[in-house]
Parts: sequence; structure tokens; C-alpha cells
Amino acid sequence: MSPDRADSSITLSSAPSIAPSIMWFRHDLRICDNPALMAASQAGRPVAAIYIYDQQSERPLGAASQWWLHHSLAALEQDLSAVGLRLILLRGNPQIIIPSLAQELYKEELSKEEGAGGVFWNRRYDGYGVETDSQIKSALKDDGVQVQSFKANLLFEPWEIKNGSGEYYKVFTPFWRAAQKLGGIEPVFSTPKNIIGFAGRLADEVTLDDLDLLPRQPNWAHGFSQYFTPGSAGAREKLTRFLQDERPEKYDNDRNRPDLFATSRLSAHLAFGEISPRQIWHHTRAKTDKGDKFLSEIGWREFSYSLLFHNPKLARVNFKPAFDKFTWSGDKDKLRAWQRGQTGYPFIDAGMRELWATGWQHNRVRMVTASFLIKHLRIDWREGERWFWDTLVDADPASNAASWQWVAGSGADAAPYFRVFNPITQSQKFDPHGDYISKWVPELSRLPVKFIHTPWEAPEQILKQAGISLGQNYPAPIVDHKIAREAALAAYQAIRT
DNA sequence: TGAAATGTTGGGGCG
DNA sequence: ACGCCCCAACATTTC
Repeated sequence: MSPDRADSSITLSSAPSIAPSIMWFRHDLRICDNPALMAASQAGRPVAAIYIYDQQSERPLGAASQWWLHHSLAALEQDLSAVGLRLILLRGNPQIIIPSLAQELYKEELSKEEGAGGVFWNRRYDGYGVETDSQIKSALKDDGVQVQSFKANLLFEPWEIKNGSGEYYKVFTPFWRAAQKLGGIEPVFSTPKNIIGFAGRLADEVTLDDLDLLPRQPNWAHGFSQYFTPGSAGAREKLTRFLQDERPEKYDNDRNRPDLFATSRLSAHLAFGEISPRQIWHHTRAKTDKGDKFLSEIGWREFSYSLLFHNPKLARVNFKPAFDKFTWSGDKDKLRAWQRGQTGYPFIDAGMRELWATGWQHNRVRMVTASFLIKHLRIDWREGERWFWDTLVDADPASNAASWQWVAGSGADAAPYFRVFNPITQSQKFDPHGDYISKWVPELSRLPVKFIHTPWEAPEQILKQAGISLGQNYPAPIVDHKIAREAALAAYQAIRT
């Protein structure tokens, strides 16, 4: 069925005794351009909006994402109440909760012939999500409960885009070309208005505070809200300013500069579905015809989801099996130095500290810090993927896994093994004034620009004037670039096929 | 969505 | 004025 997009306002004349439709929110925490919510609101019943916090899932949310989820759910509660809905929070295994909830709500109807009720959701594409949803869907159908799922969080379904031989693409450029050739992106769904909310209360409801999503002792997320406002309103604000500032037009030049405010910073909003790729697409296209470079980043997200859908273990298993033979270092001290931003390479440390302080890291910096972990420290990319999963507010099962594999060289359309980012050159190139380093590694902020990328090369006198004592208040480099690079190349050579 | 080593060219200093 | 060397600057190749 296809919901009516032209006229969103509906009037229901339902008797209070009618059991509600169930709108199951997952990572689509928005009321605009939400096809499942639209369909639920038009199904001729009241709507019960639920969110289930699933701690037992194959991969629980990381700590930073939990912080985001707390605030995102709070924002969704607000948005829903404006259209007459209350958000019902539950905790536990959806495979049990959804069917039993349907049983309870629809027990009066289930004996009848025509089938009962309706459960609505927007599709997910990670292995656990796909498996869970299809299991629930068949369980519901067996019980006689109607289910409808929708495309909401991608521009293209991962199974839609195939190459000449009928397979999914393994290279980005032809993938994105084929995707765009597929035709226009459908318009966004408007926000349903005047929905009749489910008036009842469920026995197992919990409060947002019950979910215990916020960090305490210490509250390491105290700085996050200075940079991000979870929720759809925050997302729209970010997008509007991004377009107003004409950043899509400058994206080609400035997107690689972590010292500038040049990217959209929409990643976490997208990860939680507070804004849809369709909305970003259409708003950008309406504002400028120079947004292709920016929109291709949406394309990378689509590509990553295609890879994840066809490789459910993308976060755990090398896409290229040859990498199974690679011998990684298990050096815990170096891993910790990387995580804490204590490698002695200012650009790397700035990135890792930005991540810790804000829950986010600039994309250019992600490539360099990831490359450093993998190639300079030769630590398994999965360690880095796991750390990012836990510390990023935008941690995304597709983008995170695909990007780490890209850097490692083990992924599809991956960086060639010999591409080793030089942490000094990258620093000089993309943080030319040292502003980014000064911000996140303040102990180096008094160094002249000439030495801020390479404090170990500064004369003793200069270091002294800047208040730095290497090895005391800022580490000496934990590896030598030239030696580490050559060792990495040798290690990669060894597994060449 | 690299970096480093190696090769080539051409201007300028200098005997 | 010429040849030689040095070395940027740029191009190519290799990892």
C-alpha cells in the first residue's frame, strides 16, 4: 500500500474500543518523512508509538550512542506529543515483546477471519535487524496480525542496485552512478497531523530514566551538548545552517579541513534517523546545483549499507579473506595511547581527543587516525572499529565497519595496501595553522606553527619557551614514522596474493 | 579519499 | 663563452 503523501491531515472516527495500530520506532526517530508512521496514522485506528530498548542485541549501542539515544528519545517524545501521540518505552527482546503485545492488543479480533490490527515499522539492514525483523514478521503473520514495513532510512534498497551480472556492486563509483541512474529520489512524506493516540497504558512501560542511558561518575559526555543537539529539530538546524552558509558549494575545497567548520555534522542525526537521506537530498538540491560532492557522501552511506546488507558480518570478518592471514600486533599500551590521544603525533592526538570530548571526529582525521592504528601500530582494525563504535555518537553499523575495512585495505573498493598516510604531512596539509591541534592538544598551543606538527624536532629552547617537556607533559612519538611505514609495507607485502 | 623514491629538466653559480 | 655541478621544481614509478 502506498500512503497518501499529498494530504497528510486525516480524521479518525474510531470508537475508543478499537485496538491501536503499533508504530514501532527504531533508528527512525522522526515524525517527518516517516512512511511507517504515516501509514500507521492512516490505518483507521489509534496509534501506539513504541520504542524498545534492546540491550541483548547482537551489538548493543556504544556508550556515546546511548547518550545520544537518551536525548533523541526525549526529543521524539516532544515531537510526538505535538501530533497527539505518547511515546511508549519498553525494554527487552523485541522478538518476545512485539508478538506478545500484538496478542494482547488484538486478542478480541484474532478470532475473526480478516486478520487483526497492524504493526508498522521502517526497515533496517544490519544482520541482527534483518534477522530479527523477518522472524517477528513471520511470527505475527502466523498469528494473523498484519505487518507493513517501509523504506525510510536509505535512498535505495540494498537489493535494488545491481551490476550487469546481477550482483551487488563492490566499487563505489559504478554503484553510485547506477543508483542515480535509477531515477529520481521520491519526495519526502509530510508529517501526519491530528493522529488519534492510543489512550491505554502497558504494564511493562518504563521511563526514559529507567533506561539509564546517561553516563555518571564520571560524566564524560558533559561536553557533547556543546556541539550537538540530538533530535529532529537539531538536525534541521544543522542542515539549514549548512545550506545557508553555502558549505555545499565550498565542500570540494574545505571538507578536508578539520580546523574549519565545513562539513554538515549530520552523521549522528542520520544514524538515529532524526533526519532522512531523502530530506537532505531534496533540501540540498533545492538550494544549489553544486551539491554533488556533498551528496556523494550520502552515496557512500548507501554503498556501505549495501555492503553490510550483503555481508552481515562486515564489522567482524575481513571482506577480503587474504587478510585473515595478517598478523596484527597485540600491543595494549600502544592501543591505549592511541585511544587516549597520547601517541606523540599531535594531529593523531588531536583527533582522538576530539572524539573523546565531543563524541565525533572529523572525517579526514578519521582516515588518518585509523590508518595510524592499522599501519603504524599494526593493530587489528577491529580494535579501532570497536573503539569508534563505543565513543562515536554517530556510530553506524554500516559506515563504521565499511570505513575501517576501507582503511585497512581488507574491504571492498578499499585503499590499496601501500597507501600509508603520513601523520605529519596530513597535519601540515589540512591543519596549516595548527588551529585544530591547538584546540584539542592545548599543551602544544604555544609552539610556533613550524613545530606544532612535529614537536620532537623543535630545539630545546623553543620547547622550553612553549612550556613543553617531551616525555613529561607531552609524549615523545610512540613509533618512528619511517620505520613504522616500512614495517607496515613489509607486513602487507607478506599477504599479497 | 598518498607518500616516497627515482628520474628529468633547466636555471644559475662558478671555474 | 663553455662545461660542469648543484639543486629546485616537476614528472614518473614504485611501494
